[in-house]
Amino acid sequence: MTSSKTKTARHNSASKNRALGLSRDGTEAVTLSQSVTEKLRTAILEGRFASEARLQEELLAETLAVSRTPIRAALHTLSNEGLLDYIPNRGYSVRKVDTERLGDIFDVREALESLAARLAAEKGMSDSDQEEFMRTLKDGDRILSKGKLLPEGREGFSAVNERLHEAIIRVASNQMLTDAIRVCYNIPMSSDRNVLWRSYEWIRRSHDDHHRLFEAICARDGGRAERLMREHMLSVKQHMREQLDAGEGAGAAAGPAPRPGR
Amino acid sequence: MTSSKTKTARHNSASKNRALGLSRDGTEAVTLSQSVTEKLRTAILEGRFASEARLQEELLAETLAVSRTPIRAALHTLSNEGLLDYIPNRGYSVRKVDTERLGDIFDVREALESLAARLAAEKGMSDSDQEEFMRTLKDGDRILSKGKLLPEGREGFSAVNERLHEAIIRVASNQMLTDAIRVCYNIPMSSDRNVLWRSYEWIRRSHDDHHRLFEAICARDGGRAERLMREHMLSVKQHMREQLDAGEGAGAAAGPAPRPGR
DNA sequence: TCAGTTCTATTTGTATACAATCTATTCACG
DNA sequence: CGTGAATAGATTGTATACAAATAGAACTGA
Repeated sequence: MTSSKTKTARHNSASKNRALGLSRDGTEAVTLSQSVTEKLRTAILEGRFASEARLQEELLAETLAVSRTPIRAALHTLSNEGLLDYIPNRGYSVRKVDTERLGDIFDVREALESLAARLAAEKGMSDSDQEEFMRTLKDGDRILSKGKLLPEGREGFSAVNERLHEAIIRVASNQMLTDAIRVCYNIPMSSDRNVLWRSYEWIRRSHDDHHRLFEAICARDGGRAERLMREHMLSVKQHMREQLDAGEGAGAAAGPAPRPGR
Repeated sequence: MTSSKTKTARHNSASKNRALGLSRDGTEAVTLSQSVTEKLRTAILEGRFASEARLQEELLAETLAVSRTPIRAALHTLSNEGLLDYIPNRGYSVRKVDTERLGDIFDVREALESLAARLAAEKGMSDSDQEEFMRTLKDGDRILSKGKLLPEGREGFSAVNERLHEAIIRVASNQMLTDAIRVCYNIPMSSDRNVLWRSYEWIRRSHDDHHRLFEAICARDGGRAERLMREHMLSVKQHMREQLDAGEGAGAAAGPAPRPGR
């Protein structure tokens, strides 16, 4: 961060450079607007605003100690990404994610991620990709090896899951696809991060899918990779729906429960 | 436009209300920013800017006789939609669409539109939807009935094609899906509008697909609808690739050929 | 002549001021 | 007492002014 690397020409659309789901990693925001966007994004995804809460520009500006200009830019971006709803002359509000819409999103993820799996298989993994994938798979195995789910295992497995999915998307190397999937991940409860990694049995089966996906991709079997991912996503969708029905409205999110405005 | 309909509460995110591909229809832009966005979008999609041309804020502001503020908002939106590239402190430029990227986009469209077809079949068409679909199908039949392609038929068929695809997406009624597909349509050469509807034989086959898709959807056969649409998209992709290879770089776009900067 | 540096002009990013729109209260009238 | 219009306050949209960064020209020195 300190070493200003003179002229590291950013190759492609800078606003999309950051890793897929990881919005809280050491992101380098060159612009105030970008920095504000990141802050607001994580705040929303962590559920720090109530669903459908209005986001007033001046209030946010005060809170973050900037002018309205970068705030407006950030809100604009986030609404384009699908986190916020916008009505002209009336401002922005946190997009409500009801069960139905969540299902819609999973349908789209199913289509997109299965495409990613197929493309990854067709294009093939580099040695380093393959190595990293195996390492992550083993991380998952280790967490599961106890025969039950330890408390610290949950968060760990969430990270494993995220890294594996991201790896596949990266290998697919299709910018449009990557962008489209990111939009799905940005929806408050759609991210796998928000699955309550609770049931050992389910997680074991899910990780089994990961292993098989890896097999299929290494074998360059696009058809199988695609089918596996479709099945995998359907399983995740169903699992999340069960979790939601069980918890019933309450706090299905991992983070602090949504608190009413402000 | 004159009859200010008092308070027609815009239900959902207003920036996404306009019909899918039709960006030049009687769109009601309530805000200057929105109006500028529409103008710039169509200008770019019509190829009025050279590929990779820089879009300078002040220049555009002068041209459109507005301040930089709505211009910036518009550029922001268009870059989020994928039409422009953005580099902090260096501005926006028209995103280059090479053959490879075009292929990527079609892969995504294949995944998304086949999902749309399946969902449409599963959810079923309303009577009015069905009626309109049939009418549009007949419009296509009429154009093809001459046994060859008349000059005015090309544009007409492009419209028919667009209406049919949009109808399916509408019936699928999945907001996230709609948004994702729209992004694909917004890429300069990816829109079917830019296919040179040239070969009678190909168009006939393509329209045959439309008929079969309609059948499958009416029969509530999601699997068949999905397969048909996948095949259909693959065919479109291949056709466009051939067109592009034949025309080789020159003007594959329907509108006026891209002219250098300014 | 060429590499590197400094300086200037252009362009983008941010802050602020003003205009237009909407929300909610108040008040008049039936 | 309830309905609707007028009005005041708050909030968003647009324009402008200023700050920061970048790109390119001119210059220096080998």
